[in-house]
Amino acid sequence: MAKSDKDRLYTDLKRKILTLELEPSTSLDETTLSAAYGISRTPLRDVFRQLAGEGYIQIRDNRGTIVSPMSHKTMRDFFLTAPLIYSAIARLAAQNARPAQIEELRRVQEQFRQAVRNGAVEGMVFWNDRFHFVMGEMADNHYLMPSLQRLLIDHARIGQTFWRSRSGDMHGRIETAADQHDQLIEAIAAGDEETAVAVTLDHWALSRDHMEMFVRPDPLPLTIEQSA
Amino acid sequence: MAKSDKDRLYTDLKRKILTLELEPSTSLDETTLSAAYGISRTPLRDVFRQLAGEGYIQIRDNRGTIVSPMSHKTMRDFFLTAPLIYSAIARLAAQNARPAQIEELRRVQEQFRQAVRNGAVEGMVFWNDRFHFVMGEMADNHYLMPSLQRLLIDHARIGQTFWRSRSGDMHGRIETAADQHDQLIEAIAAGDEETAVAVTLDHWALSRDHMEMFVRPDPLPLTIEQSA
DNA sequence: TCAGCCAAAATTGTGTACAATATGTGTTCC
DNA sequence: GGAACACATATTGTACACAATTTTGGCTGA
Repeated sequence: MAKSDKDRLYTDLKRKILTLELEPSTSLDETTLSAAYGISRTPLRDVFRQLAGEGYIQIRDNRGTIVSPMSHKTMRDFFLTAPLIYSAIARLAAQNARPAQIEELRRVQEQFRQAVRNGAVEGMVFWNDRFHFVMGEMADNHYLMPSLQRLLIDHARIGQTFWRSRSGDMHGRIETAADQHDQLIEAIAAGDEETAVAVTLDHWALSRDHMEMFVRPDPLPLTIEQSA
Repeated sequence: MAKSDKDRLYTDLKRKILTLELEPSTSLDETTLSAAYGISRTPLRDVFRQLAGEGYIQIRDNRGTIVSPMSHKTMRDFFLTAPLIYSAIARLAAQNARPAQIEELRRVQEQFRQAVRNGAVEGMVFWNDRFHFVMGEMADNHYLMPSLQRLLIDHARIGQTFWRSRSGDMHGRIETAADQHDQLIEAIAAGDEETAVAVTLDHWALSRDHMEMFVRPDPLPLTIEQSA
């Protein structure tokens, strides 16, 4: 069962939006895209509606479609909401995860580790997103999933700076993040809710600190210094 | 600016699903519906995609569209998740509500009271839903809204029994619910987060108890008794 | 009787032409 | 020179015909 062009478009757009290859507020032209993927505008618009429902893009009546924008408010809401949802997901994942899902999570984590080894930023963004998405599936809660998905979209986009950064002990931080993934897998496999929640909050704090630094960077030095 | 047929279809379907006029798992026929509303299948499918994104219906590839089903698991997840989201929404609403929104909430509450006075079940379901939706708007949090919307869909559907019931002191309970709405408005207007959360949890407990009774009704009497 | 299969019917998915709406540009008039 | 209008252009929305897929009903053969 080969993937249809429609599926390719769907997957590609998602990836490009998560990796910022398509930046927030970029407008998406129906004609161009449908030509590029060899499908007509009708199924293309289906894909648009789907992605809009999941929060990746916004369709404005008679005024075209854009990649979901990011604003100061977006960030604020993000930092406000993520801990609540993430910890609920972690708890439920520990309660409900099924063996097959745990295997899936291990596989995803292996891909993530590999991306880290290769310094492949796109891969890190993608597989980290996927890791948390699979945790969402484990939680198996129809009501929380849509919130989680929207958080993950912006987590990938805001967190971009985390994975790309070359400064300081960034490599160490990425290693820490990867280790926390392993701890999460073990906590979930053991059905240990409290540990799962605790690690999740640590994991969150790690990327949050860096993301905040991006929003409010350290000021430029006041005096010129010799660089190492 | 007259509402288009497309908008009418959208609004009608939502209302019919919330009031159970369209029961869970009912299949929706594209041809019939598009004829009934005088639009072609293309915009109708747009509406379907939209409603699917909001959780009202489910589109299954090549296998038609159905009203979102309800199962035992749905209920379980619902009772598990609602307090978390509802209290977060209440807190944020108290923090962020704007005067115009508070006026809007009062107007909705007036409609709700009126439905209660008239014993209009559909009206109660509709305006109660609307009341909590407006609170969601006040909370103004892009990440929580989709979860709230899904909860509200099933709250309206499961809670149907609450408003319809004629037994016992149901009327008193409905009055209590309406009073709690007023308390919520005042707490929000005063920016009193803690009260807003507390009233929300009471409000929740009230309908929850009744909904649980519906799921697990009191057993039939073991002996035949003379009825009053 | 019933499982498996095939053809017919019904339903969903796609391509394309056309209609409606928004956007951009040039002209006119003050 | 600038605002406002009208027209031309580009883009989005809709209808409809046709293609693809699923479902149904009946048929055959064990």
